[in-house]
Amino acid sequence: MELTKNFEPAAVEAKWYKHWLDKGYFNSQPDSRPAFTVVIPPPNVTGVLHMGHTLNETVQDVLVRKARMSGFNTCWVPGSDHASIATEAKVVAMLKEKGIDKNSLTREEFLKYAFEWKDKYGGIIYNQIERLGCSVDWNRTTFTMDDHYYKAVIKVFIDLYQKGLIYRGARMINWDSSAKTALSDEEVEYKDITGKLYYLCYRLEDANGNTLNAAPGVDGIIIATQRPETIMGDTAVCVNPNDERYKHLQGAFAIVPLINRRIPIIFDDYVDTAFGTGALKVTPAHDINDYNLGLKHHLEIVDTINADGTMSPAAQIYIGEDRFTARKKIIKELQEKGFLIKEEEYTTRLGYSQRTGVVVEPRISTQWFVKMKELATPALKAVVDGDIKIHPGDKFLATYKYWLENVKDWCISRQLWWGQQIPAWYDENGKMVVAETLQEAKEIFKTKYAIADAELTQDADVLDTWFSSWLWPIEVFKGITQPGNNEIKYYYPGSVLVTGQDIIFFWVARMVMAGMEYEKQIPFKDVYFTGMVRDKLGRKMSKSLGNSPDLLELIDKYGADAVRFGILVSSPAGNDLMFDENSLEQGRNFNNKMWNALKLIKMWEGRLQANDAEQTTAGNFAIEWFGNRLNKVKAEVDELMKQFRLSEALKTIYSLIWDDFCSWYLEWIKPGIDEPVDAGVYKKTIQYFEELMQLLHPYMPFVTEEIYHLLNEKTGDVCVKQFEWVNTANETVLAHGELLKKVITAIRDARNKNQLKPKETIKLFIETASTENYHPIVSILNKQVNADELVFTNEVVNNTIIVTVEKDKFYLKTDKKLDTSLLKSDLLKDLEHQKGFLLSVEKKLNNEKFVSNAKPEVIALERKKKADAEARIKTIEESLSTMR
RNA sequence: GGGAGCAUAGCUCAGUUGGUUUAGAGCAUCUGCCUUACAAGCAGAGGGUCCGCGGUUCGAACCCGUGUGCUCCCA
Repeated sequence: MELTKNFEPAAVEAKWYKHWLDKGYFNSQPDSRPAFTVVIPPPNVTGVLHMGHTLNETVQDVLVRKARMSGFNTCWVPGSDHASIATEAKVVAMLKEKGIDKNSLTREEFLKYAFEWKDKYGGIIYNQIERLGCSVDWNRTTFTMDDHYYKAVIKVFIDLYQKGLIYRGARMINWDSSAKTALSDEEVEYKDITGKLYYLCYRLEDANGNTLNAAPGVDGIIIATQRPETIMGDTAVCVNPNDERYKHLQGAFAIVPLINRRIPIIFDDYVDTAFGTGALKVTPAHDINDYNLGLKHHLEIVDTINADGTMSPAAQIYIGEDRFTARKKIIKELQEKGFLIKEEEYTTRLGYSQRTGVVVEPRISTQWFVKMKELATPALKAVVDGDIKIHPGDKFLATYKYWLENVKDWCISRQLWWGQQIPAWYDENGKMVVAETLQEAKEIFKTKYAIADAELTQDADVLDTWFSSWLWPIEVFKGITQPGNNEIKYYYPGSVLVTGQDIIFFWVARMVMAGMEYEKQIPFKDVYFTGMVRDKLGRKMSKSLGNSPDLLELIDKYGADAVRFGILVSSPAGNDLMFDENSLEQGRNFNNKMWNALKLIKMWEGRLQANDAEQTTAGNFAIEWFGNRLNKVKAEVDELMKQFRLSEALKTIYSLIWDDFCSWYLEWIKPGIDEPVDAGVYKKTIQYFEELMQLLHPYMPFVTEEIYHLLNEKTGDVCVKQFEWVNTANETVLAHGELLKKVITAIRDARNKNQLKPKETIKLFIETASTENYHPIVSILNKQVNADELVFTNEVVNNTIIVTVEKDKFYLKTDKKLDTSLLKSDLLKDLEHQKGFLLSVEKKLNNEKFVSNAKPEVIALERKKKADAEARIKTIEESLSTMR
């Protein structure tokens, strides 16, 4: 068969993915083998996979494939989550384009559109996961709005409510005025901004209505605020009781500008006397601290902002205008009427909605909350006790701990339709019960309130998406809806969770809570956090910057294996990675390198010389060396992977294949043109190549499967070939190999520097005290440095190029005229280095404290260093003396 | 404001309880090669005040302190 010039990924990828699926390799059923369970962090149905997902899915696939090849029954569950806010926003926008207003639809009609939308776009990410080669069990694909999943979420809500861990109440929450819904604390992102501090003057009067001054010459009291549009919600002005400036204002009142509301001056040491003017306007409806202050001092709450961010009737002025527009107009009016004293630049932090990007408005609202303290305790213990191990190291342990130790109640209700509707039922008087169905709710009304046949309406709100995602490791195996079923028993707890460090609170910590609550067990044994993917300039990849490449385009351009290689090779465990297409190119080149090695070996197929295999390979140094090298590196790779150091493991395999196998081994066994190929050597080489493909397969599944099959006729696939970790490596053979490489390189360097063409032969003399080290390797050495004659010698050979390696000397005899100046300067440089080194070693050995304190083996080592350096110096000096 | 982390070659990073050499790898760079698997390649080479300062130690890239710069998390 004719092999193409370069490896062509496209056809190969489609072929093998289909083959693996046809064989059912990725499907799992409980059996007698140990389970290796991974649940995919469900991407949003709204999106496409970005580079962060790509890294994530690749890491998981590497771990899963390795486990599949190591005797485990692997089960990798794919799926997606419904992303309440984001999806609803997209569906609303889609409807708007069609000229449909969401408010004109019933909830059922809207959900029908939403599911249609999900079916249309949700498939995109699954296609990408497939193209990347991920070995997920497609039969298990789960969506957080599937029927059973929906039921599970409702069941958990009811259960937690009955346990007293869920409650409903009016609290200050984070409000997204674009999505018109509450958000949890975690969904707010804070950004530093430069704002302005406005100094406003409030007129003062005493209880009888007589005008007062805060200070001589000041007409009223001056407060500083960042949000002048909220003054209409002011219900007090607060000062510190210890502030001498304001002590006389006991019992006084301030008059809110523009609307002339009379509000009390209150005293509380919460107020920082040094900030602004030391006088704080209190707006309980629009600031969390003011809210708390209001509760303490029993202040009235005036909510001046509507759900959509416009001014409410309670504001009295600018009703219906957006709060930011109103701010501008109010500033202007305050200025015109003389209430604005001055403006100041001010750096502050503002909260933005993670989903819609709008400024989050603190708002008092009745919402549902989960009490977190009780759930957090076991979740914290699981990690602190080491039941769950976080990788890499304990880098994120502190973050995890801090959050759980300081956790606040979780606001889980969202004023949306896309999601699990809260199973709470109300009668017209506001009496409420929690039940799965209307029927049950009516029953409970009967028993609880003695109201028969109540007219009930269900709570209109849905639950936070994370309130469904936190059940993911359990409910993908139906552990909530069918507790104790065979699958949950077999697959739970999962083996490893791979995810981004950015959702440690949103998801990881909450999954541990749910796992401890419902399975009484951790949900996974290891958590591996990947870093953030950044662009070359170190910027986080984002849609708005447009710096995230399209995954499918990258796969089309470089091939899936190259993409996987590129992203993993530049991704040290847990660190952020600077994504650069350069590394994908490296992956593509690697594919070609292996492809060409395959071509080379296939060329030999026609000229095999049948010998007895055992006999011919027994004394073959190249074969013996590579076999040992392979075993050694396999063990290293296994160890690295156990430590989740995937990037290093991949680099190790890369070097084994490119350098050891292609650059050294294949060159060593390569026959001359038209020379026959030893059948035993050929067979062994195929076997080595197969093992290399197996070792690399978890990282680059397509090219390895393709080459594995092209090497020879076979029935099995490398995808499920089980690893054998057997032989230990023979260090003597490996040392001989290193010596051989070193000598070849040194002689090639000398040839280069003397401008000897590769084709020009030399006569090689070796002067060494240990010829036994050379006996196994001389024939290869001979060939690799293009020597037509090789002899051992005990004396200097004149008129030659002298090369030194450690204590040994090599004389290269050639017909060409020699220019030894370069070699000589190299030798002098080396001599200087060696002498400096010797000095440092001698200094140590002459130091009495070192000799008396250091461990004996350390001293022995230093002695050996000294001897080696001395011998090396002698060799170099001798060589130099013959060069004159 | 509180906390965590990082700083090693032009770039991205290794460097295991302090001693295997005066610090390694990949990429990039330079030199020479169209050598019949591969120019998306081959054979070589150069490149570092291990962020600054101070300390502990016989010995520090590694431990301690301090300064500087960057990143992230939390309020």
